[in-house]
Amino acid sequence: MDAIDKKLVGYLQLDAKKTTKELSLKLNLSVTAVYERIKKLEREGIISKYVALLDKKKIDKGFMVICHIKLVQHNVDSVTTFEKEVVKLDEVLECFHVSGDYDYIIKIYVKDMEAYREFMLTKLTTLQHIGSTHSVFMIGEVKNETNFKV
Amino acid sequence: MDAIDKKLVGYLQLDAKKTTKELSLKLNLSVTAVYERIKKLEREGIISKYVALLDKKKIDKGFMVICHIKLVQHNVDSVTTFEKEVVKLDEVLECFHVSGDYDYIIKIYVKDMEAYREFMLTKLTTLQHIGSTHSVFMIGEVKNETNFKV
DNA sequence: CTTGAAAGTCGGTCGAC
DNA sequence: GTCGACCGACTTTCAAG
Repeated sequence: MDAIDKKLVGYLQLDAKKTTKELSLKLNLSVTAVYERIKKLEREGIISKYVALLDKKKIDKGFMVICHIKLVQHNVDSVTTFEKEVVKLDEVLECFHVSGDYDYIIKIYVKDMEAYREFMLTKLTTLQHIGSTHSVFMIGEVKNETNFKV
Repeated sequence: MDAIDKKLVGYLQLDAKKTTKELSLKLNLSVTAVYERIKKLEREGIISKYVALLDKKKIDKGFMVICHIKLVQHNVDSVTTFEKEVVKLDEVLECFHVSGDYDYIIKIYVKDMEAYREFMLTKLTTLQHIGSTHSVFMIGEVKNETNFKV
């Protein structure tokens, strides 16, 4: 990864549909050179995938909740079964095992508070080994990006 | 958004590079029909952008910290200046204004603990109006997706 | 919605430097 | 590493049913 590669992934993180021609102009390279660099980055797994991002509000997922979860126990069985079950939940886009006062932080996207209540009662609290949950509601999204400064 | 559109955005959220031909086979539609549907979804802003995702570890951003922040005051000036400054920080990919015991939750990606210490001292704690911070460190990534079930 | 055809562009491979 | 040229595959638009 030289300086050109860093610029390149910078552009692709913002717009994956940029053509090699457009990129070649921005980077002052030939299209082939850009092409080879992109393929190298894909081969090495630095670029892992290309995805479409949706407008959360327009698909009724504008209500975000961050939920802190404690397990009752912390043995391997509790942890693995909890993790296996939580990844299945469509409303949960992120789940991190963390240090501190609780064990997991999960990020939930639903339509509104009513949908969240429904999610809590029918899905989250039915998970095994859960000790306690603490919900933090999003009031406003200040920043939410997928692109790293590299 | 009918059932076909939902399937379509489902595919595109997983792989933005899928050709209209591939999609037409999966959806049992003509290439033209798929093309028109995608353009409509883009026009309506349901599909907001196409991006490349990177492997965090391979670009030295494998160390994630979630930081809870309290401001000293909660007037408009404190809030807006804090928000303006925090969005400028490259290490901060997400920042949410939240309800509860603290005001903001921010997600920070850096290389390691040393880099986080550096970030804390030289960037985060120099922000104006910050009252207190509480860092939660990621031990493991159980789930981290960008695609909604729609 | 469909098919088919057209035009232009792009991705991907090549040989050469 | 770089480049220009090539060709097949793609996107995009159109007409007609």
